[in-house]
Amino acid sequence: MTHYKSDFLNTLSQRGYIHQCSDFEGLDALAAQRKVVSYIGFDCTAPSLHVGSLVQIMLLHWLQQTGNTPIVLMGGGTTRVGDPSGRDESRKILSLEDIENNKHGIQQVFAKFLKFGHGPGDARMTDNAEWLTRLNWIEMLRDVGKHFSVNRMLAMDSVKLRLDREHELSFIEFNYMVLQAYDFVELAKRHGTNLQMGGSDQWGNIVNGIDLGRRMGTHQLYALTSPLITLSSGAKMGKTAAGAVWLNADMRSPYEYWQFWRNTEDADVGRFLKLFTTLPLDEIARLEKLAGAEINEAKKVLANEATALLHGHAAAAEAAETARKTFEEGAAGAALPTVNVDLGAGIGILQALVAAGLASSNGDAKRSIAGGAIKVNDEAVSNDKLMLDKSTLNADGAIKLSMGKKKHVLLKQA
RNA sequence: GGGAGAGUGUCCCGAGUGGCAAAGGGGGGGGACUGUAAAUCCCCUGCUUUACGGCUUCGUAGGUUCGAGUCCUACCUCUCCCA
Repeated sequence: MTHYKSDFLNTLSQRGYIHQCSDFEGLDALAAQRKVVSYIGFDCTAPSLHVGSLVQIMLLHWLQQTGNTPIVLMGGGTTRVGDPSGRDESRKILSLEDIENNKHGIQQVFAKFLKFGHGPGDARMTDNAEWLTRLNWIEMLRDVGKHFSVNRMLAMDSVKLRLDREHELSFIEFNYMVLQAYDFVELAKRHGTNLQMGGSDQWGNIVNGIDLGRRMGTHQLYALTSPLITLSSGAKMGKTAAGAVWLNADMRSPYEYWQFWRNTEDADVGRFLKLFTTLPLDEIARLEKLAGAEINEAKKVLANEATALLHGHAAAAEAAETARKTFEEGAAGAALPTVNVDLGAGIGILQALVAAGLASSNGDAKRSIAGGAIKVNDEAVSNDKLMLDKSTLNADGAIKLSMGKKKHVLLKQA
């Protein structure tokens, strides 16, 4: 493994965060003096970030831990345009209201990973709507547009993909890369930013920013990208049956988040420990050596650490305890998802399953029962007309509804 | 403006052509085997208070027909070629 002078690059490289860099030596020299001011942009396309953005968040985290300055850029402006990278369909254009709401949802999560403030080394947050929405079209064309070669833009992957597949690329999207490049330059001027990081799909956009900076006379800018994290099975990370693994607790509870990590594939455990926890590398090396059933211990550590980073130690411990009770004792832990229903009049099993979110319709619920997937208080159900009422409550005052081995929901009297 | 083509099960890709709740994949869920893993095998993957019943689905709206995803008309959206 390459040795760098800076803690920053050493840490990143040892933990597997580096995919490409525009100039390792130059960046290393800056980082060794703790003079890196780096930003990552997050577009406001959803009310919460999901685990797919976690690598980027961790990049900022390590940047700060190694003495440099992170900047979180909210894409309040760029989201109005829509990044075409890696998509063969246009994003739908979001309303300004949605963007604003999404932004508020996304912002919260950064405080868990970064220390914000106004002192040296403290993280800042800014929003590119601040400058992008004030741009004047003609000025923009003269000052910035003249530096962009359409020939080159057409050759960029994000554009080429659309053209090759004969999918539409609207002019608004075509401009995204110009805005992102401009952001980099603007941040260089405003905050002395000298590095932009991002996922490997952002490489082209970031390098454009470096070019623009040179032409517009900023200090030297750098690019660093992280690899796209896929599961060993090849699937994209962060999508499960129930949708994306959101980071905000109101969209995905700490228990469910813990479960996500607990269910990591064997082959991914070591890599994920490095990327998504802050455990020391020698400790990770030890955990990685566990084989066979013992690797479950490593998965628990991964789940605990990753959950603690996001939701705090208390929530992680509660999730772990609930998992232990539920899976190792077969009981029901307190942090299981809970749904309140009126049991006074009784409720049919089908409706109960739908209410609990374990089935999308009565028909779906019926199929699950026919397939032997459903248990009530750990007893298999074969009758889809079963009624649940207060007499079904177990000793803890709840009805434990299970679908398969992993999904459990507690029903309680409303 | 002229010409050619496309839009299918609301997760995706895709066959289909007068009898269709509509082939096949992928993805997803469940079961078996396990270690809350992977791989493998099996089942399921439109709604509906039983259903060989009813209803809703193939871009939208009409029409022909006993019957339309399939034929006709208009419209919408997208792609390509020419201007």
